Amino acid sequence: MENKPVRTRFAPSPTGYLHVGGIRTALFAWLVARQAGGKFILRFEDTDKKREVAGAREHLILSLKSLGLTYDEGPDIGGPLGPYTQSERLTHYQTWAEKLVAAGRAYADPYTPEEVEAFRQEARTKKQPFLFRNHRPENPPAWDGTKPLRFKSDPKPYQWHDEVMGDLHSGPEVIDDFVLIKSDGYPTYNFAHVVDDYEMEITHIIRGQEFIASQPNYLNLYEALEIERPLIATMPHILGPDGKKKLSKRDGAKDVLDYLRDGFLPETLISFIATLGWNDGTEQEIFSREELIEKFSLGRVQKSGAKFDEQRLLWMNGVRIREMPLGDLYEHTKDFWQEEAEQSSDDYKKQVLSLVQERLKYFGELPQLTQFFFTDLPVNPELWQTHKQLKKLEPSEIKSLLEQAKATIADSDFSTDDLTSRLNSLLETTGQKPAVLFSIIRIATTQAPASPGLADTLHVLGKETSLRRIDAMLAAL
RNA sequence: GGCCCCUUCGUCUAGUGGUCCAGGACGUCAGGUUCUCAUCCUGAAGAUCGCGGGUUCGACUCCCGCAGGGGUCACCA
Repeated sequence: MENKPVRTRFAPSPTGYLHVGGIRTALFAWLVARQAGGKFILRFEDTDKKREVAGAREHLILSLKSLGLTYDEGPDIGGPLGPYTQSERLTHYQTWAEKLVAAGRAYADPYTPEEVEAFRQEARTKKQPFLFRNHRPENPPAWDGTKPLRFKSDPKPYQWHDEVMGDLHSGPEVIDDFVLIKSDGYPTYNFAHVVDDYEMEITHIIRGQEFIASQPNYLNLYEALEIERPLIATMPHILGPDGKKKLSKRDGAKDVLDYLRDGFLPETLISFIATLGWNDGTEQEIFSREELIEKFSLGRVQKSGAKFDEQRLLWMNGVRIREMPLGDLYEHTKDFWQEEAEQSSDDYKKQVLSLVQERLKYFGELPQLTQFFFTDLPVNPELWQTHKQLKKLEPSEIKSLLEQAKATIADSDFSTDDLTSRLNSLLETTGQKPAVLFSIIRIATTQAPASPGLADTLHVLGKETSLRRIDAMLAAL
């Protein structure tokens, strides 16, 4: 373990998409590798043919790439210690399995699945944990590949260090004769990952909490295989909305790619997921990718699970959007404008964007925020009839004020400054409060319940559109 | 049921014996910023630190017990 180059891995099974819980394991492994200047490896654990989902591999790869979690070795790009797909490594497992058989540390399981199930049921009715080794056969048949190969365990207590959980321990009662190679010839996760991590020279195993209970079995296997084990770091689960059970696809956990499609920035997702259970000990709330690489440490990862809070994600993304230079921001919004906006110039859209930048939380809400900049909305009487100042006025008064507004605006060059000063002097000549006068003009020109500041909005809308909409409103009053 | 892990404001968290009758952030509420929405600023409410015992001059911090929650006990990962 002395000064080996750091190599971490993310080893999903291609059974579906990645939600925030899954991506976090990947993120932390990636951070550990990048921080140490080591390698981050992707490995597909496809030893369960039944659960495999078509297209999942591409989807997983896309998810990692979209978030910028680049890997140095993997199924699609290869590497010196491949292949990186378990189904292509069957001979490796075979070799190690034979070694165990030869050493008397593995044996063929002679029972039928039904018989094993009966043992299991028996244990369950007795409310006892199921241990296969209680049924370990006296004279097992030779292993010919048609029966599962089981590990002949050596039950003993263990204590070990976990980079996140601290010092853990267990008794001999949790050690069992688990299956190494299934009757279909594929290895189990329990066996395959140990072999692969060793052969791929992995230095840190970073995985979810569900593996903590089987860790002693792995420790036992490392001994039988006579290989050194990597460092272990067990991540707490991210909890679903109920705050109890771990986040799962069944409960509607979203695909991380969906967040990207909704218009959340990859940087936000990275920062948000990292700080869900990790902080650097200061009061910093948002971290850039570079800061995370620099400051992350497994030792400061929370031991308890954390609930996923979308409100916080929304806030964080809003902060990032507001900080972003307009040009960069515009690049990111390319796919999110409404259809009608396609006819508008980049320059016009940039102006619109700068007006909504501070109220944008994610790009998916761009159309609803900017709709009136691109289309004339129908006159909506409800807007002034429910307005708490305007509803007290007669339509004739509104009409009169709007006509005066139209007159002064018509003479404007439509620069923001000129519009501002004209609107201000109109306030004086009419003796009206902004709440009344500005609201009338704003409603007339946008027909929207909310919009950016009036002068800015008029300036971007332009003279022609502004006057046309005022006329439409006048006609409706 | 056995074993293992976890437990600070609604949420994410700071906190490693005294500086904590517990700090920050999100959210909420109130006020301010020439109209709306948002931003920004200010302020407020919000955790007897799961409970009960110890140890100590002193405990959120150490020890013991309990409770609650979670994980696991597959030829799934």
